[in-house]
Amino acid sequence: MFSIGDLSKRTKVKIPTIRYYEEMGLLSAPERTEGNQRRYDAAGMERLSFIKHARDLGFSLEAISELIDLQGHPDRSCKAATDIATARLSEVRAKIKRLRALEKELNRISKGCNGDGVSEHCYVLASLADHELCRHEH
Amino acid sequence: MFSIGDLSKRTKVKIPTIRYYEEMGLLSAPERTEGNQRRYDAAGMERLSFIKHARDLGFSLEAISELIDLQGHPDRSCKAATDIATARLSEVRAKIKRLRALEKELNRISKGCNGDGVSEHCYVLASLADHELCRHEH
DNA sequence: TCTTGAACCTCTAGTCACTAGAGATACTAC
DNA sequence: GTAGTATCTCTAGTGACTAGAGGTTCAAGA
Repeated sequence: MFSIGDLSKRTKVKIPTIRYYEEMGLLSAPERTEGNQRRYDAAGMERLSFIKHARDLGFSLEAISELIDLQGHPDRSCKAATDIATARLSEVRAKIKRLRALEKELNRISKGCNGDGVSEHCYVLASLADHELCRHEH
Repeated sequence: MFSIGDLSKRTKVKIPTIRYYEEMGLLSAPERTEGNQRRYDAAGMERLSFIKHARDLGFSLEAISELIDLQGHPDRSCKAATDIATARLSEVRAKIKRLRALEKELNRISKGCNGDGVSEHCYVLASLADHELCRHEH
C-alpha cells in the first residue's frame, strides 16, 4: 500500500493535485488508515499514471473522465477513444498552425527594432498599436 | 465619443472584458455620462486596440501592462519592448516544439487503432495507460 | 412629451486545473 | 517517549475572462 506521498513521488503528480483529482471524481476514494490517511493500491497508482500521461498529452480532465469511463466498456471503447484522441490531434494541429503565424509575426516585430540607441519611434510598440503593419491574420 | 458597446463592436473585445481591463488598470477609467455610462474618446479606443492586438499575439496582461508603461518612456522603451517581444517569441517557439512532439505521439496513438470492429484491447487506452509505448519524452 | 426596448450599470459567482497556506493530527524512526 | 516529517481539511488565490441577476439610462419613434 502506498501513502499519498509515495504516489506523488512515483507518478510526479503533486499531492494537492492527487486530492483534487479525487474530489473531481477521476480517482476513486482510496482506503484510509485508522488515522484517516489515504492508502493506495496498485490499481490506484495505475489510474493516476493514466491520468498523468493523458494530462501531459494535453487532454482535459473532462476528456480523461470519458476515457476512464470507456475503460469499463470494452465493447464500444475503441471507436470512442479513437475519436477523442483524434479530436485532440486536430486541436494540436490547429494550435501549431496559429503559433507558426505568431512566430513569424513576433519575429518580424522584434527584428524591426535594433534595440539600442535612442529612438522615439519603437517598432515593437508601433506594430502592436497598428494592426495594419501586420502581414498576417491572427 | 463612443459608448462601451461601440468600442466593443469596433475592437471586437467583449463588453465585460473591457470593464475587466479597466478594473485591472490596463485601460484608464473613461468619462461618464450624467447617467453613469462610460464614454470613450479616440485615445481610449486606440489603447484598447493595442491591448487586443497584443492579446491576440499571446502577450499576458502583465506583459501588456509593461508595454503600456513603456509608451510613456520613449527614451528607454525600444530596448525593453524588444526584450518583451523576444521573450514572447521564445515562449512561442518552445510551445511549437512541444506541440510537434505531441502531434507525433497522438498521431501514432490514434492511428494504431482501426476504430471499428469489436476489440477488447484498445490501443488508445493502452497507450495512455502505458508510457513505455511512447517514443518521445513529454 | 411619453413610451418602449435596447443598452448599460454594479455585483457576485463560476470557469479550468491547479497552488498556497493555516492550523491540526498522524505516522515513523530512534 | 519524543522529535520531526507527513498527512489531514478547509479556505482562498491564480489568469483571463464569462454568465447572470436585478436595476438604471439612453435613443428613437408616436
